[in-house]
Amino acid sequence: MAKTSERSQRGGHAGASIEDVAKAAGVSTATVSRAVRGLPRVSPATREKILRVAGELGYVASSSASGLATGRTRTIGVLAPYVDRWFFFKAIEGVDRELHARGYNLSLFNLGGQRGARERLFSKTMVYKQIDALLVLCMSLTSEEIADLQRIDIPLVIVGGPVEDCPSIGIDDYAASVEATMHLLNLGHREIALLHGQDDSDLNFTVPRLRVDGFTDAMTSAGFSMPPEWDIFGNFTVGSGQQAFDELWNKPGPKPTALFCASDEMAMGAMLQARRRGVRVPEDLSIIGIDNHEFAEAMGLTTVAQDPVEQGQLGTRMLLDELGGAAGSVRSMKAPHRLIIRETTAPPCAAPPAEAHRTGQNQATRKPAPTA
Amino acid sequence: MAKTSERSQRGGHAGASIEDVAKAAGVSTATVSRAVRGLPRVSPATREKILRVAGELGYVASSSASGLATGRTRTIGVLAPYVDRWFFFKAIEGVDRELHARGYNLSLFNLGGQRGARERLFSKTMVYKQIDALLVLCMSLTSEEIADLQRIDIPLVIVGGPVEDCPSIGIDDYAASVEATMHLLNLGHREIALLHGQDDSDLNFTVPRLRVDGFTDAMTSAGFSMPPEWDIFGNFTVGSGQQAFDELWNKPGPKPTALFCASDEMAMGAMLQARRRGVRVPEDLSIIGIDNHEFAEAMGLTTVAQDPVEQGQLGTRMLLDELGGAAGSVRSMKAPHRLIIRETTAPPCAAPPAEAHRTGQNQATRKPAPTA
DNA sequence: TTGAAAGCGCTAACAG
DNA sequence: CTGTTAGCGCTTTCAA
Repeated sequence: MAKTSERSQRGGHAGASIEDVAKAAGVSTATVSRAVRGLPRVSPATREKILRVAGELGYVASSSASGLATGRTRTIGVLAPYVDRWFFFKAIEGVDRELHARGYNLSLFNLGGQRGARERLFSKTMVYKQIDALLVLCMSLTSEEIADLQRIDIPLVIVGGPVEDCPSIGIDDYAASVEATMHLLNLGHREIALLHGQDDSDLNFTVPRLRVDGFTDAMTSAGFSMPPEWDIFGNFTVGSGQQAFDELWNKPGPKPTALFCASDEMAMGAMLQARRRGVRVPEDLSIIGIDNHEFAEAMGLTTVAQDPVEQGQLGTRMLLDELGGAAGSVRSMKAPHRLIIRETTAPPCAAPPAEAHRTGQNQATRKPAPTA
Repeated sequence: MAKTSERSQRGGHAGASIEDVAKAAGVSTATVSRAVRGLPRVSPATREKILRVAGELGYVASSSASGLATGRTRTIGVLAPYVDRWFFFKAIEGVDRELHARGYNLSLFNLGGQRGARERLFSKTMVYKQIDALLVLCMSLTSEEIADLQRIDIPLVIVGGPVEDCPSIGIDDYAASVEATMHLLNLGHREIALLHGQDDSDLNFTVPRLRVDGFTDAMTSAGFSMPPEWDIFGNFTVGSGQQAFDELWNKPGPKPTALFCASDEMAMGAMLQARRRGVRVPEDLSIIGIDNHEFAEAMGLTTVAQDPVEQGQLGTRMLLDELGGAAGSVRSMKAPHRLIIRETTAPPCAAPPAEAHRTGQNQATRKPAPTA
């Protein structure tokens, strides 16, 4: 193999090595190493000279080499089921911000909604020996996966929801749902439909369930309940929100006066579709979501806000602190949420919604729906 | 330092090494290396045994070690000014898909709109010795940065727009703008306002300019022009689209019958704000965007579509092919775009827009605006 | 404050 | 088909 000096001669293909710098500065590689990393035990004069020479030569340490020597890659992995959905790219933004501020790199593993990719990624290329810590976005891990991680002894944190036996960061989804539902209830709504998400790819992840539970419990506590035909499934996308609205409105029978959506994207989809079909929001139908998506303000959507950027940052900070030696830095934590009342919620109109007539369905009754 | 065997004894903290596998399988590390990488020159029997042992031990090669030995990290870097904007996260999705399909990793460098981060990232931690190739999203590189990259000899491609002296992938933004403008013109619009983007952080990136040029040239060719007060600045976000609409509508003087927006996000912002202020779309104002953002269909927005996922994939494929030895694989290429006519564009109404009265401004005149 | 030297775990000739 | 032997470039004792 080409020796360092030879490589330098023929153009420095791979850039200057530590040895090149050492030679040029007339010191040993050990000293260069200390100097460039800002370690003590280097005289000011020597350090300055080394830094200057290193600069001239455009020296940058090889991450592979130092990774091999130290056992650290200075890279943390982010595992995400999607990257093109609001919560996810926002959280990634937060992670990245924190990471680069501390000189770490971010390695992104996106499942892209594919179930198959998961195992392959997890056990092979991915985790092992490539990253110092792992941050998982809104996914449960199997106990086997957790065991793997523990065996390799790399810090782990979940961002975006609770996972049993794992430290995690996220809002209190149950409480958020309760608040959203109470808002509707306080406005006088009794006939409330539910649009809840169920994600295909995230095996048994609890967030969707928590949001449904919060809704159901709040309704029950208030003495109301929802007819089963008002329980609509979506998958957290705008498109599914649109479909859900159609599904709901095409059904025979009375119409709800309000719609609780487990995410803003679904809420916006429903809202857009309602508008398109001449159902006025909030006069004929109040709509509330959860998240405070970028578009929520522009669309005037009432919602329960959360801040994924902050959650991503917090999770990253914990991981980094843990790596920095502060054992116990990684622990579960609740992120704040808050109700933001905008223009899509209002008291139910005394008059039956115009649309109920237009679609030829029975008009919504104003008494509580029969208990299931 | 702890020897391999010792580490294994005390729990295998860092996982099994190639030597552990070799020992357990009764072969040399060289053979293990060949076997696990699927290289030839290993007998079926040996290979099978090694694979079995490796599996039992949970062996995964250290990326640092093999990176050091081969000079390849099997990681490609993605440099993005933002990660929370449509084009960007979509492109990243595409890059990731292609990368993981080929066993490569994705290292994300997000500038997060910060100008300062740029230099630090680029010259230090980042590029050098960490990645085998670089894919840049919608940013120009300085000639110095390009020179750096060439010196290190790592393949580079820009996705999302043309950059001088760099291979790049993107739609023909100029043509896309012309088509959008022609659509408006063909509908009979003459009084067209322009909402164009100018991004603070992307020094002299050409895409915004191309889109403006396309509009201007199409107008000019058709014999029309736009009064300067209808030329509004935005920054590609929904919020700026809203502001832009207000700015436009609050101005004294006639109102345009159509609005050309350099991106869907701005178009949607303008649309939402128009609706809020009682300006009907498309009756009072036609709106067209560029991109075909996720929400565009749900909102019925007419636009010129492009597919960032595909562009990301294509760029990645080129990079990987180049790394695979196929020199010349990375080259500039135009991605397709197409006009999608939906519900926000229509011929201008004969009657003056209702809003023109409501806001107490002069109603729009129907003759072409005076040439600038 | 500095240097010598021994690895880190893997790959890549080169023999056999 | 398999093993031996050098490194890859950096970090880290341990001495000096």
